[in-house]
Amino acid sequence: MSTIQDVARLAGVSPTTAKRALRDPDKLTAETLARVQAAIEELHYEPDVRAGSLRGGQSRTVGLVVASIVEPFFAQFARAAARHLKAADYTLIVSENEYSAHLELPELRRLYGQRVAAIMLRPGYGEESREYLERLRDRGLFILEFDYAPDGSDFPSVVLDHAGCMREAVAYLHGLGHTRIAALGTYDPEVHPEDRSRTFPQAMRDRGLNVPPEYGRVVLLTEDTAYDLTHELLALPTPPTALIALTGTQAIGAFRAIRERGLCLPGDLSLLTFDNYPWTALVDPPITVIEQPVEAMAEAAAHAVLRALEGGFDASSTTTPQHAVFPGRLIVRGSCAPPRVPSLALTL
Amino acid sequence: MSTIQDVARLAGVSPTTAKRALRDPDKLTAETLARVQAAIEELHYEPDVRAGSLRGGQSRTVGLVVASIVEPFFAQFARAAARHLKAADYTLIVSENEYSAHLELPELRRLYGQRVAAIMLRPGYGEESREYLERLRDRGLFILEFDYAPDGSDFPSVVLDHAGCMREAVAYLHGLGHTRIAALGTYDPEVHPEDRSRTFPQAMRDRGLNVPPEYGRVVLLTEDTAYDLTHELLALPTPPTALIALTGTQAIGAFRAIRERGLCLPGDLSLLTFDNYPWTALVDPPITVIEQPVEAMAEAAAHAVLRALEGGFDASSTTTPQHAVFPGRLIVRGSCAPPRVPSLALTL
DNA sequence: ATGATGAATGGTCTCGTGTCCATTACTTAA
DNA sequence: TTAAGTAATGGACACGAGACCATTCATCAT
Repeated sequence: MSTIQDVARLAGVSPTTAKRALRDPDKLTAETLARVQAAIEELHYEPDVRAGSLRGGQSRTVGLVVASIVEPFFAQFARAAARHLKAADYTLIVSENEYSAHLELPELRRLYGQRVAAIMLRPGYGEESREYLERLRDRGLFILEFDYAPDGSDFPSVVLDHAGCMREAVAYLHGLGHTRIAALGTYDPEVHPEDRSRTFPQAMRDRGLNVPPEYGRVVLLTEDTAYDLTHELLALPTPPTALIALTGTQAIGAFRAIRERGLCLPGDLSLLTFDNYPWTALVDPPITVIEQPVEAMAEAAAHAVLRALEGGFDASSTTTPQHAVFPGRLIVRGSCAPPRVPSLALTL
Repeated sequence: MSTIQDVARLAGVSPTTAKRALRDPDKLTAETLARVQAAIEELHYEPDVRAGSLRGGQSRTVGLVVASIVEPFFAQFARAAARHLKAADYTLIVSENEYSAHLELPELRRLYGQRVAAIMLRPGYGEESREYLERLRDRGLFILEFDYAPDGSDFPSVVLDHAGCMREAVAYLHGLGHTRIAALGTYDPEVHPEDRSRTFPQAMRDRGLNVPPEYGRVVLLTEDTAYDLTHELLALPTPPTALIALTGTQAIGAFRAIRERGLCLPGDLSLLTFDNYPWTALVDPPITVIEQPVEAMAEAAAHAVLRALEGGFDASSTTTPQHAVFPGRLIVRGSCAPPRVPSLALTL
């Protein structure tokens, strides 16, 4: 555990000089530089970033709070963001909130304990951590929200065009002839204030369609709830003819339930999901999906963080909007088709 | 950005007393305690863990190096390990090496720069980082390898019983009548010293089978290489009748290639893969897999770390072996069946 | 009344690095 | 020769918390 002091002693110079060999080597005589470098080599000295950052107040560290690292969307986001931040010599610390502001609060505390310079956050549902986030901002942390930006939040954000994607999904299904469409999750300001389910009813209205109240179910974005919900919806007297899964993980649960009920895609039912995960192209039929530009979103988020942290002059507002919205892409595969004729559907 | 000093000043006590309100409140008068707590509350004071750990040399931080965070096995491992470490108030810092010791070295450097107390490592292939790891151990870091332990490595490890699983896989396929079995990757001491492909030939020999040299291909554990390799193997004059994918990600590539060639599972070909990912049960036919006890392995790894870090008395050697090996579990689904009779197989 | 005991609190130093300013030696122009 | 300037180097301090020892004060037994 050698320090710069040890290096200095070995090289016969002062600690200040020794450190300059690392930070601005031009300032040193070639001879001195060589001596210090030899000492660094011999002791295998490597700076302790904690000590260095203690002074400035912030460490070269960025926190990333995702809902679930097991969800490939977030894993990809984490990977891409880490790559960009790493290039600027920042270290990413990842933690999970499981879509809950309640579980998020201790995670934020931990990150602040490490004095991260910024936090990239997929906000959990709830208000518990709102005040704390604002306090962090007041203390100079750059806070960025991604994937979901709560109503009224004024943090910069990077999100998918959820409303646009939902419109496109509904338009596509309606175009095929579907009118009884259900989303796997219903908006609820308290429990499930999620953007895709929030914008779904409006997307339906835009096409002159309405969502039967019995299709409404407030659920979290997990495989199991999607599984249960799909079973419930399909057991209804007038079941939907098309299902929209809000995440790739939900799609797994929905797919399982559909299989179990002995229904055929797309003959008996159409299924469309967000997230273009590899497996969606592998099942039979391959599933029609809305792909998110994950890499691009992560890059935008990382760059926003770097701009805020590095660039002193606030070019932020001119170069990139505070709230970046990315378009999704509908990839038509085989899981959607025109619905059965009404009379037949009723006999289900 | 308030410090313990600020708290002390506001409460009218010394910094030492103020801190005691957090660390051992019993030592304080009720009145003093209340005053300090009020000050902490008012200033929203939260300790800076960097400063605290500067003294002790190590931070309450553990590094985790995985091959790829997008691979669900590693994501699950990271999640479970983080949960256990969090309970003991450690923070996990995750980074990736993409199966390469070359890319791993800078990651280890970064982790050491943060003065992590321990590192849980899925070693990348190659020798580049070996020396560095040993130096880290000499400096007091606890190093643990998981998923793969290089030949001759004497770090504690937590791995799957790769050899046993391979034996079970081969035995199962052989029991169905297969003799021409290929693994999606061939052992190579330099490029691909991976345990599953390494133990595959021995598993074959144990059953009196041999691996034709033309089945040999040194590849990395990615979807694309598995895809290419599957195509190559199936284009052979005498193609294998059963394929073993070494990871869930490989299985995706293999499945794609099999589909593209218009082959039917399990009629034309049997497929078996490591990793029980959700999608493997969803495709048609559902894929027979070998499941890893990910949670248990992550827990074992995390506890080994905690024992090394916390427990001063070295109960480590008695309670748990230095090298923990976990059994896999064969889950038979629908992707394996007896092979076509030889005459038919030759006409492919 | 005195000394011992122990609880409550404070002072000081340390960790490893970065920043700022001081010092030295050496060069250049007047 | 001297003043000014510059390149190379060193010293002191700050950052925020923990560890350790010192101090104060009240209590109690002798």
